[in-house]
Amino acid sequence: MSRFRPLPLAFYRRPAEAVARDLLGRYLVRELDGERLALRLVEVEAYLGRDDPASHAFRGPTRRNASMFLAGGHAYVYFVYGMHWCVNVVCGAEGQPHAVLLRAGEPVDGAARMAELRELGRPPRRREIAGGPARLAEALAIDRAFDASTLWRGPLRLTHGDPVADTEVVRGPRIGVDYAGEAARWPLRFAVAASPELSKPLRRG
DNA sequence: TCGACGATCATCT
DNA sequence: GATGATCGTCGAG
Repeated sequence: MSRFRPLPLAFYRRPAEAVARDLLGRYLVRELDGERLALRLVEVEAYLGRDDPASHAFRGPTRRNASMFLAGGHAYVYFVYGMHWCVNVVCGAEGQPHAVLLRAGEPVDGAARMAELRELGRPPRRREIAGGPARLAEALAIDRAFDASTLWRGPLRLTHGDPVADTEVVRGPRIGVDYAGEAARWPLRFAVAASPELSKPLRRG
């Protein structure tokens, strides 16, 4: 099935804003214990590296953000609030720390296993499986072990999926980056308008 | 349905 | 020593 063919390296070697838009509808695929878990990406955010006060790379390289400086096509996985993991797709050329935060996805394969991994202790509502960056990471059992991993091959991959038309895409300000001043309002959050599984509502405009 | 709040710790200053 | 690219719960409406 061509939907599960990995995206080519050239896909990632562009500025984060372009990659973010094109990631909508693609599949994030995780091989776990011989089972395929797949999410259709419906919400992402672009972070523009050294030019972006909201980016973890704004102040240059540190131990935490080192993988952002790898060539596009790697993962940047970080730990926040003492308990959550979040997954980014590194973009651009090596040394250009652009990245796209994966904020929400709809289960395509392995929804039951994802629900277990979320450990909610009750049947999850749809958006509770992967409707949020930390939920998405937990649903696919992604943690520090995937930081700096390759996304074009290996147990965590990005594949062609079902690309979405411009008419289905909405954009708006990024979530949770008020500390970044004016940059918090840059419209770098992209979502599939029709999806019921966004981390937060995002209206057209 | 919504807003407030606490949990919890690696990383950076 | 301060702080987060968050989430789940709780109480009010």
